[in-house]
Amino acid sequence: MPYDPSAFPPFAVTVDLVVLTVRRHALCALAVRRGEPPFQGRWALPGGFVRADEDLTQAAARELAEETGLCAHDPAAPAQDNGAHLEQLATYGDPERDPRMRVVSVAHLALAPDLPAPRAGGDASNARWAPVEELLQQGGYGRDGEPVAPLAFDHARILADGVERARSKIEYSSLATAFCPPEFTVGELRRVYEAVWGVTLDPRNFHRKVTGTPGFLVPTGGTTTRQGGRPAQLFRAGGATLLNPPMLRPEV
Amino acid sequence: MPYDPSAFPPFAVTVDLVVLTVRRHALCALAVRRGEPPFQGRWALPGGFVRADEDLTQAAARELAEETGLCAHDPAAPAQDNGAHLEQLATYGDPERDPRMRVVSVAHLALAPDLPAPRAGGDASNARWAPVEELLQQGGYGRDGEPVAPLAFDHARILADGVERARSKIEYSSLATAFCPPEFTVGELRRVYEAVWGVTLDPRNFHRKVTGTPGFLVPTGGTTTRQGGRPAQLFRAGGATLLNPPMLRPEV
DNA sequence: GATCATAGTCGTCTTCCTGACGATAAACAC
DNA sequence: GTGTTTATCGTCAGGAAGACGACTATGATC
Repeated sequence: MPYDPSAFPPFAVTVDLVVLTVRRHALCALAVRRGEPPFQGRWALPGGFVRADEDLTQAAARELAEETGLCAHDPAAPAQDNGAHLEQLATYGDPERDPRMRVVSVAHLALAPDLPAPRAGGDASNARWAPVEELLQQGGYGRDGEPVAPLAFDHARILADGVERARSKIEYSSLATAFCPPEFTVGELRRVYEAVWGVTLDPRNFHRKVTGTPGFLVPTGGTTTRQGGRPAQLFRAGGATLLNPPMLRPEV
Repeated sequence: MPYDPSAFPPFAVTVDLVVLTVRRHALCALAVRRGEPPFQGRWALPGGFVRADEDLTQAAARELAEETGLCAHDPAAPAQDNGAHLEQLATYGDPERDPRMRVVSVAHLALAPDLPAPRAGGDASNARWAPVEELLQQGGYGRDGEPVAPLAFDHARILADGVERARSKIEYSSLATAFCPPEFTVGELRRVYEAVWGVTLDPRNFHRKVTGTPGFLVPTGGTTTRQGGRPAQLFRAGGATLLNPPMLRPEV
C-alpha cells in the first residue's frame, strides 16, 4: 500500500553498543576511534545503521559480532553458548545529537567475559577496552597524564546509562554471570560484583548468599586454583534469571 | 555538512503511549480506535509521528497532552504539578510491524491518577480506559460477552511490556504515588498496589511499611473520610524516588 | 620441610524486616 | 445503640544480612 512520504519526516536509525566487561578488577567498556568527521579521531561507542530488512536486535547483534566476534546470546535461549548477553538499553533522539542529520539511535547493552581482544575492522589500534571511569570523566586526565577528550556525540550519556543499568540489574538478576567464563568460582563472581559496583564485599557473607540462592549457581564438581590459595569449587550459571531475594548493594 | 542519503535507509519514527491508571480497583490503559487502515476500527495505543524538530520525550509529552490533556511531569523536576509521570519504555522496530512502511516506534509509559476523562481529538467514543486484562486477552470475550479483537500492530506486546514495567517499578520506587491524587491516604495507596499487582495486601503491615520508609510519604496534617470508615490521615508524596528496602510483591 | 601469604569455606551472633495475626479507634448507616 | 467499615497500633515468630571468628588447602619463600 502506498503511503504519502511527506506525512512524516525521514529519520536515520542506528544502533549503538555499550559493551561491558571486567578486566583487571575494573569495569571496562569497548570504545572505537572515529575515522571520519564529525568527531574524527575521538573515541566513541561502536554502532552503525540499521539495515532496511533488519530487526533492531539483529542489527545490534550484527554490530556486536563485527566489533568483537562475540555471538549474541538470545535471552530467550538460556543455553550458555559462549555468547554475550545482549539487551536493548534506551533510545536517544535529540534533534541536535548528530550534526549531519536527524539520527535516532537505539542503544543496546552487551555484557561479555574478559576473553576477547578488541578489533575494529581488523585494526586493533582503533578499538580498546577502557575503564568506564576513564571514558566518563569529561575533560580530565587519564592514567598516563594525557588529557582525555570526552566521547563523541552523546555517547557519554549512553555509556553512563548502560553502566547504571548493569549496576542495578546484577542486583536482582543472575546477570553477573555473563561477565564470567562458563565455569567460575564464587570468588571470581564476587570480584565481578566488586568491580561493577566499585565496592568490597565480605567473602564469607557473599559465599553464603550466592550458594544459598536456589537456581543461581550449579556446582560442576571440578575445582581450580587459578586464583591462588585454596582450591575453589567451580560453578556454572543456574537457570534462575531473577534472584529472590536480591543481592544487596552496600549503602554508603 | 551534506551526507549521502543512500548510505542509510529512511525510517519513520513514532511514539506510542502506554497510559496507565487505576479505576474501580483495576489497572486500566488508554486505548483509541483506529479511524483508518491498517487495522481500521481496531483498538490501539495512542501515538503519532515524531516531528522533525522534536525530541522523543517532547513528542511523547505532546501526544499525551493531545490524548488526555495531561501535562507531562518531568522526572527531573520533582514538583507535583498535577502532571503525569512519563518515561521511555522501549523501542520496537520489527521490519514487518507496520505493513505500510518501515516504522520504528519509541514506546513511552505514562502513569496518571484516575481523574481525566478520555478524549481523542474531541471524540469520546474513539477513546476509552480499558482494563489491561481485557486489552491483552487475544481473541477472547469481554465482560459483555462480545468477542474482543486484539490490539492493532504489536501494541499488545508493547502494552504487556509497559504493564510489567509498572508492576516491577512500584516495587523499588515511589512511583505508585503517580496513580494517586496529590493528597491521598495510606489505604488509597494500598489499593493502587493491589490493583497493579492484582493481589490483596495486609492493611496493617502495609501501613507500617510505607509510613516507616523515610521520604516516601509526608503527612499533610489533614484527614479525610472519602473512603468511609474512620478518618484517615492525608499524605503527599515525599521526595524519595528509590525505596530502600523495597516493597515486596507477594510470591504466589 | 617449615613458614607465610593467599583464598576458600563453615559457623555464630545480633539486628532488622516481614508476615501473620489480635486489638482498638473513629466515622457512618440503620 | 448496634453493626459495618476503614484506619491504626502492637505483639510475636521466622528469616535474611552484616560483622566477624575459625579453620582449611593450596603455592611461594626461606
